[in-house]
Amino acid sequence: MTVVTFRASVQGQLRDRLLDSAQGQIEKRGWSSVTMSRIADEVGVSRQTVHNELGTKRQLAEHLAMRELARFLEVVQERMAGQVDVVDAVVAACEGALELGERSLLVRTIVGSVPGEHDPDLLAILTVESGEIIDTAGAAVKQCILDGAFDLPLTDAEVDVAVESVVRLVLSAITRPSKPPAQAAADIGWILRLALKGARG
Amino acid sequence: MTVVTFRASVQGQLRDRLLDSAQGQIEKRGWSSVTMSRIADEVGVSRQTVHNELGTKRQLAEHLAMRELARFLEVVQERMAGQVDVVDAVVAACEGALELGERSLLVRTIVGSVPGEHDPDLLAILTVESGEIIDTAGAAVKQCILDGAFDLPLTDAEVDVAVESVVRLVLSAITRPSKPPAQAAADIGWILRLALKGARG
DNA sequence: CGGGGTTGTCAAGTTGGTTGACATGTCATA
DNA sequence: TATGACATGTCAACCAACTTGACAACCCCG
Repeated sequence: MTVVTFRASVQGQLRDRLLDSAQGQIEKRGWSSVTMSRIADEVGVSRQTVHNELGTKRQLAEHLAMRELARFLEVVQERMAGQVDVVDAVVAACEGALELGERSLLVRTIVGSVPGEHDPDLLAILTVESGEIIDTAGAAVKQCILDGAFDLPLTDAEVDVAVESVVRLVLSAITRPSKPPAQAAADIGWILRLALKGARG
Repeated sequence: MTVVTFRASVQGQLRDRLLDSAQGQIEKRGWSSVTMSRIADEVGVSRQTVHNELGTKRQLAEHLAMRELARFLEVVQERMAGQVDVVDAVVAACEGALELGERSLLVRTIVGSVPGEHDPDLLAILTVESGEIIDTAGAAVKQCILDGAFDLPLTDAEVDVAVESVVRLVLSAITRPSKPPAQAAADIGWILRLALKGARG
């Protein structure tokens, strides 16, 4: 046997293509014009297969969000790796994520450049129903911190709290940016550094 | 529906990957060490699937040959397109094919650099059992000639004969090269030009 | 209100890869 | 030369996944 069977790789490919199609449609004509049928047609598959693979249209949105999240977490991982100071690592990661948030066509489309032109259904995923996003991102960031073997004056549970807070700040800054990425990241770093100092002193 | 269904594209992909695996094994360790099992393993598929897709090991060799041939014919098509003189077109095509014959790792492996180190089974395909190759290549070349709308003093049947002869000369020069590609191609052009002159006069 | 388009779901049908088995053939080696 | 190891070629039974057709429910437009 091989590491990945042909079947499995095809399955992943199908998933990706379906999501690609949906994402393309979102970026071109908005979420409301995305159709399960059109996705099926574009990919060359039956509508049923789209449902089998992605579930309901609502779940499709969540899949899209999680996939985009994975791209963000990749950047986070890259930026944190090799740093010696936790705060530096976090700041670098935040900056990377915020910059990607500006570049990501999907994110920009969801958040909407013109006020009032949102797709409420999709936007909800990034905001009120972002539980899974926060959990996933939090877990990934924590893993990076563990990998980094930083010297931290915090208990494990306290690390969780701190990480979740940082993630929430970043998510907020992506959905409602108020300063350039570098500045926003620096601000987060400032708070974090103070908190750590407090924990130590 | 789409132009290509997902299923079809996957099928083609499987075929390609199987052939890639076989070709890689040939180039690394020779035809005799190519195993249906190894191909299956490398691609992540069952041995039976390899048989379903490619047939016997012998047929696998033919598939490989035909796929490589397709690459040659692509070059031929490129070189002939846009030429105004038939002979120039043919010479350009021959030169391209001969050069590719020198570069093609598969061809070089089959033909064998060291005398006596051939894989007889594979080699047969390029020589004694090259019927399908000649037919396919001939048809492709003839199509290029028709597309070119050249002014020819030959009947349709005579064109067939001429084309087949050229193809055979090229095939021979690939399996047993005696001069550099440009020279060999020029030689073919010389004969062809004479023949056409004879037909006109 | 009625038609058209979409979603979500189902069951039946088809394609095609998987698995295990077996006969056959070949080669190296004891 | 006998034999074990390995490869090929084929089968049948199995199972996973895509397809097809159909249907109820919903929404929006005219």
